[in-house]
Amino acid sequence: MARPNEEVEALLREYADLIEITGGDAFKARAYEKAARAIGGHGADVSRLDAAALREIPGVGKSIAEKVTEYLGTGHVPAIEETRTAVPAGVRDLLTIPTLGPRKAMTLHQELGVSSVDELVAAVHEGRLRDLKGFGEKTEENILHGVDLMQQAGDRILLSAATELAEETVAALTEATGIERCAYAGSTRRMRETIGDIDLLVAAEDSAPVMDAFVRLPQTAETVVRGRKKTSVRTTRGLQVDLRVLPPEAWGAGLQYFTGSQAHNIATRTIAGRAGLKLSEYGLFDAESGERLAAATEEEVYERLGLPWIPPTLREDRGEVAAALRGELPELVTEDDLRGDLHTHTDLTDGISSLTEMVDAAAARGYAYYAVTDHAPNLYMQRMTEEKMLAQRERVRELDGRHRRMRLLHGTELNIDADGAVDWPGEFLDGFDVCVASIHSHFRLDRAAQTRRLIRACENPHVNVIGHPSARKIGHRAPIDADYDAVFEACARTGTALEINSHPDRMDLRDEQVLRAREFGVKFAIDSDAHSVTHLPHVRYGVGTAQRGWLGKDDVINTWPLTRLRRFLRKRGR
DNA sequence: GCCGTTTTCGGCCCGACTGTTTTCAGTCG
Repeated sequence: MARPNEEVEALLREYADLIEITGGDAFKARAYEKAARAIGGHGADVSRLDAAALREIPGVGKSIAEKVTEYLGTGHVPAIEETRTAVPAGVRDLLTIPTLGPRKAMTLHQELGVSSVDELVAAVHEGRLRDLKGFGEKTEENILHGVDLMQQAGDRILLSAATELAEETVAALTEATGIERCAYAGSTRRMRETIGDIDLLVAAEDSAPVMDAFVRLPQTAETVVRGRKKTSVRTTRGLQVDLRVLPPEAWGAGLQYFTGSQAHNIATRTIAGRAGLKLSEYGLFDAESGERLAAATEEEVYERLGLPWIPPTLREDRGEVAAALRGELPELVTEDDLRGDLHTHTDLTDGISSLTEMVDAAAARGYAYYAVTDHAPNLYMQRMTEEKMLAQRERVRELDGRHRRMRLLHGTELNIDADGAVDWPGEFLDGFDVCVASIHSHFRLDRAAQTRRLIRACENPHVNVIGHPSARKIGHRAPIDADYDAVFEACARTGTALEINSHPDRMDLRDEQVLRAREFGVKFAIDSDAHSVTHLPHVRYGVGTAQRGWLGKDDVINTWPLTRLRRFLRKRGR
């Protein structure tokens, strides 16, 4: 079950989409959209708020507060359900295709009777879009490309959603059965950016009560298979969750086996085989005598193989076993190492939380420093001005004394234009403590042009961090095409850090790129890109990516003490 | 539908880009 705030957010977003598709008042749709965002990013649990408290959330008025109360009380909102009957669910799915918005979706539905993504693809192949006004060859191409992008993400879900579901299920199972050991394994534990299904492990002598509790959890929609050792269910959101029950004495071997990856397991089994041992989910055995040599903990299994414990985020057969054998595993950066966040927004631009709310939430995380980096003016919708920025800076300086242990940095997120230039003249940029520069437009330039603009941004003496360097959105927008080796070289040469953006649908840079960039001696910043207080904890996913890229603490500038960080932020030539 | 008043209506994020047009609609950030 999702958090109530997220559930309500999804409901209001759906209504906003439905209003747009049916050609309703665009401002009304935007009002719902805005309220959805505000509730999704609201710090307090909305299910505990009464109508009056709901109305204190910006963007929530009488009507929306009533609908939310109604929904939380009864699970139904007649007004929304009524609109729902007018638009098949598949039509709304069309909006998830990039370049397809509400107008085109409705045209497709009304003129061609298209009511699902599959039907749309079929209609394109049958050439049925040709006759529609406003649809041409390029539109067809864009639709097919968009669908392709979505299908590459496939049925996989984002790491954040998988982690939340896995943690909730572990907690619910533990509470329901009183079992001692329950954990999630698989790609969620390895922190891959998307997850196909969730693997849960339980140590218990008697599996029946655990299986019973599992199939009765509220998030279980249907049971796929049910056995003594393994049960699989599909959740209300269509995700498969596998539960394996192991004898307690085999916990470590089971955890090791089900965490994978498959390639890592092959590598460890090969080592076992060479040593006359046999490794399975039940333990590490002597191949000849069948005697069990290790099984209770992962550490013990690895140790008996002659290896140190290998962190799950490294278990991808990317050389971790060889490194472990040489005793050269990296000491990975952890979430606790982070001393601050260098890319965050407030409601001065497109954030939801106010400056003080963000600052207080950052201080509560124990940060030693915190940068506020609202959007610069070339992202026109944000209507940023020098005056607003200077006023914010004044406010940031005032607030700097608010939390004794945390210093505030005033920064901005600049826009890298097609030529690699950024907003504002150098004299104005001089006034910032930190500048992130990101690509927000011109995603389709060719490789040479993208490479050039990124390198030019690195060479700008004011740019400290390249934000979300590939500009991809998982399942939605392909990464830009650039010669990243050349970009990494430029970063290392100019003292520009690359961001590991932790926003769950960005996860940018991605792990392989981090691994590669590290070889060039690049430094990184693990940032939340938070637009709300609830986004600050997303850095855990960025840390996962950093670990998958083999980064240690020293590679990440926001683990450094402030004095060292400040030195880095004063780039050469500035 | 929300908000903030010059309190009960009138404005609400607005400019760029794309692909379709032949002067602009739709989508995006």
